[in-house]
Amino acid sequence: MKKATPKSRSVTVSDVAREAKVSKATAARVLGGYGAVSDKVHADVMAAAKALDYRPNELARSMTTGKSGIIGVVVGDIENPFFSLAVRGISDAARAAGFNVILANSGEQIEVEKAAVRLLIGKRVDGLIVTPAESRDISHLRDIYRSGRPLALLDRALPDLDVDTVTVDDRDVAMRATRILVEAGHREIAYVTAVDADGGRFRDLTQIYTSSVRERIEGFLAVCHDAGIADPKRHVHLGATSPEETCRIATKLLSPSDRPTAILASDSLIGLEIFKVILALGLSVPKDISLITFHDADWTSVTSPPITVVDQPVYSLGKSVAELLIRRLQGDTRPAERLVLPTSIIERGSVGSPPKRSLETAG
Amino acid sequence: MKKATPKSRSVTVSDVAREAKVSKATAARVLGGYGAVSDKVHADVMAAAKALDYRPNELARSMTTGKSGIIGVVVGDIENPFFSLAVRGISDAARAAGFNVILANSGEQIEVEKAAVRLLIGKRVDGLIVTPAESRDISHLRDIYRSGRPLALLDRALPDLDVDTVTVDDRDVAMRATRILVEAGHREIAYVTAVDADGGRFRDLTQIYTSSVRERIEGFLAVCHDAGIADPKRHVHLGATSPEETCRIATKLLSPSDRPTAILASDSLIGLEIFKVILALGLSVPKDISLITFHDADWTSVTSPPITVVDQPVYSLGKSVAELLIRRLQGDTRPAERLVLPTSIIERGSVGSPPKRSLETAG
DNA sequence: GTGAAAGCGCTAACAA
DNA sequence: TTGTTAGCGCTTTCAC
Repeated sequence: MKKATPKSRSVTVSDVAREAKVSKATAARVLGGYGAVSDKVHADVMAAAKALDYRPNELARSMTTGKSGIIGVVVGDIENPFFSLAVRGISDAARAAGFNVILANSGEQIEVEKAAVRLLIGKRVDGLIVTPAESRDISHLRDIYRSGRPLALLDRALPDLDVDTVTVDDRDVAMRATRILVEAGHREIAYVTAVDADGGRFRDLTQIYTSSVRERIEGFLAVCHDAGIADPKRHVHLGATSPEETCRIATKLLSPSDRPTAILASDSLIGLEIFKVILALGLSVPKDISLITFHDADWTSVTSPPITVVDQPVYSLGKSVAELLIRRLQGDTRPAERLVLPTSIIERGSVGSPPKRSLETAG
Repeated sequence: MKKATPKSRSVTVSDVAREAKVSKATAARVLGGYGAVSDKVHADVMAAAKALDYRPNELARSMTTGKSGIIGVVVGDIENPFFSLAVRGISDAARAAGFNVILANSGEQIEVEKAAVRLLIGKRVDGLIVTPAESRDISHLRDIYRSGRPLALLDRALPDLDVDTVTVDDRDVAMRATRILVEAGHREIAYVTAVDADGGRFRDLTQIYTSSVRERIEGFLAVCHDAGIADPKRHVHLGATSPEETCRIATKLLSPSDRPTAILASDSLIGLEIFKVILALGLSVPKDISLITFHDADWTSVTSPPITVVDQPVYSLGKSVAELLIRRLQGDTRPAERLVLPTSIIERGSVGSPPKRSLETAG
């Protein structure tokens, strides 16, 4: 045995063919599992392949076929549990259909996202799933389309790009979450999001180029408005892009001077950081401040009190978008589909009445 | 502008060459950034490439060069924050050196790990970083070596495989953690790990094929033994492979009959699940039970009390192993290096004296 | 500095 | 059923 190539050139179809005393084409047929071959030849070639320890060169294979069996995925931040869970959904669906997944991280930076897309197209992935960081600059996404490979969007829709898209009902669930706060008596509700623009100052929705975030803010503002809260815009805080930034924002937000009575956090990383600051400041949830966060992350159920969360069907989000893409890869030509998955709110213990202090000062 | 290929064949070097009225070789030279070309020709070719919207076919490129500029990474579970953080370390180091990363998940299943390795070799990655799920079956890892591509091991060493390896001082830190518990007066200390063998029954260390886990258990047992604790082996619990299994194990463990006074959890996922069960059972940390977990995960600092943890340099672990691998890719031929990074323990509030009850029943 | 031609490992017509 | 012959898009001698 072990005639193995120590470190020289790897063994090719030709080598196997020679060893099995058949033509290159015949060897390729059994090795590649296509065409028809007699049982004897099949056995001979397999034996030769085993003896030589043949490994197919996937590169050469996909160069001739034009398919790679790979789905490229570009997400904002793989360290965010939201995305890791979605990626597992994608991976499971991909594996079930015989595809592999290459993962790239954009860090929510448009330039990195562009580079990743370029790389993946260069590697000739069969299709792409992207969580677009912006809706302004989507030239690279149009390029994908023009390259003839299917593209599907995850979690964030792009009105101008008519491709398969799976999102959740962000606007609606943001309204429901805000309503819970309003109905508990809150009038000073802050919304904190990672998306940044104009140095963190929120003016209006046209600044926000991430559809999911825009919809959430939209829902938040709508409910605040309906509740007769004056100028709710001033309570929207942008730029919680890192734990450090979030800490800075939360510390400022929670200083006694102009403290809101409730906070809505746009993702679990932000929610966690805010909760840490609340703890550090010696404040109590929900007595001093109420908190709701998007994403039913691990930590939200083990704090005291446990945190009320917006529970998105994250795994399904990934699974569905992958399934949609795979259908395209298999030749589906139906018009682009826009799936909106329903979300729910898990009420735990982090919402209460606003503290009396605020009633006094408000009066 | 936008002469773009609507969805037909993509534009190749030949196309650009024709457009620029030079030979294929010349066009390839400027497009590929090698060889020498006159300024004029360079400009012409670039102009033609832009006009035609040329995109290099990375596949063809790496087929001829034999290099792909890609590092393949196979980890146990990307949803485990330990691995996502390590992967960020790898990605950062890779990007800094101009490499890209493709990620595969083994789910800690040896067969999946093998398939992933096979795929990555087939895709002709330049090198691999693997977190081997087992030390018994490493034929696929030897294959990597034989294929001539460098391999580096992350977090788990393999005595029989002499390749670059980066681990932490698991044995030592497990001893320190156990000692904290012993010195607080605990005599009934449980160790819970994800590794499974023989249906969860722990007999001896030869069952454990994951080096990091074996070392931890080794350290744990050594300190227990030194403390004069009788038969500490009975306190080692295997098989916490999923939240469900961990919940089952923890529930059994925490039933009043034979409850330990302290628990050491082998990763943060296990620690979290145990903490949830403790909460659900209405027990109090550290009054009723003390807890230490490996990995300084998010949630450990926001619980009441916050959890004492083993703080591994996870990001550095990833960064270092990638740097080692990249050195090989750049031609380093020094003998394989085995780096062992130091860890520390962050003492928070989850360790206290054993409850009186245990003293009574022990007497 | 530039071009012609060979070849990477594989698949895909087309013949036999 | 099997073999022959072209390529896929790129890099890389080796001449000019």
